[in-house]
Amino acid sequence: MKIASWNVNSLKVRIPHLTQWLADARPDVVALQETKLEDAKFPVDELAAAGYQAVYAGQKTYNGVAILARSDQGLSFADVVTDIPGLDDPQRRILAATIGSVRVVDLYVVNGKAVGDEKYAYKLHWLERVRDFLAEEIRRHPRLVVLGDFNIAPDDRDVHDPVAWGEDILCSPPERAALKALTDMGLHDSFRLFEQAGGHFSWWDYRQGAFRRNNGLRIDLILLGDALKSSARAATIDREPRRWERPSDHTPVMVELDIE
DNA sequence: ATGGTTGGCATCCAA
Repeated sequence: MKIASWNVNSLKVRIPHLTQWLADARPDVVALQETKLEDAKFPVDELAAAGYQAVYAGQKTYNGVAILARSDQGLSFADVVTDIPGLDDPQRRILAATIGSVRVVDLYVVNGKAVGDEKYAYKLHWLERVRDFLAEEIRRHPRLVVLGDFNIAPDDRDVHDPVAWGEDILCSPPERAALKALTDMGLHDSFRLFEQAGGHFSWWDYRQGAFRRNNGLRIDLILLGDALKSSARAATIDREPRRWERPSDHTPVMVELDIE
């Protein structure tokens, strides 16, 4: 089973890229972030034509998450959750579904703008609530995959210039501690099961030729619960779509699991 | 220190 994550930065604009990439990579499950679409405008028909069914939780202009599953695998979505229980939040940033034998939680983590900003406080609070939610999810569903745009670079290997970034947004110790609280629950960064070197990134700013110079961050992650860790066969970052014309600023990440 | 690029939507906010 191949499971992928991609922040598409507007699904409306990126549908040609997404359908091309689905045809190339043929993932079984794909978590999307920043769809920026109301549910009524979700491109159900285009994705069905590409061979994928979808669940989605969107809003106008901002945020928005979706999970796709290959139609020909006989997979269906069960126990869909679009909100953290008890958290009244209009921002569409979380979507969970059971697909086959795997529980999938798609996250579009708050960016936070800058350390000390009110959005930063919201980010840390949101991550606390996500941690509590995931503690319950992993208890109910040991075969748990938590993936998405985490807007946190786990450590300095995941930052092109750690001195310049320092303890700024996406790299600050409280953000990294919030991510570590998730990995400490037995949610393993799949990429680091296979690669220890730095310099592998999933996001590059649109400005200043950042992609060409590989000035990026690795902030798109696929975390695997203990019960799935030994099933992992590969974890990859596909830089190809970032080279295409009018790309998302993020590129897809994928894990291959040795399960049906 | 500042600004640069993109998307959505309306000429500003978010990333």
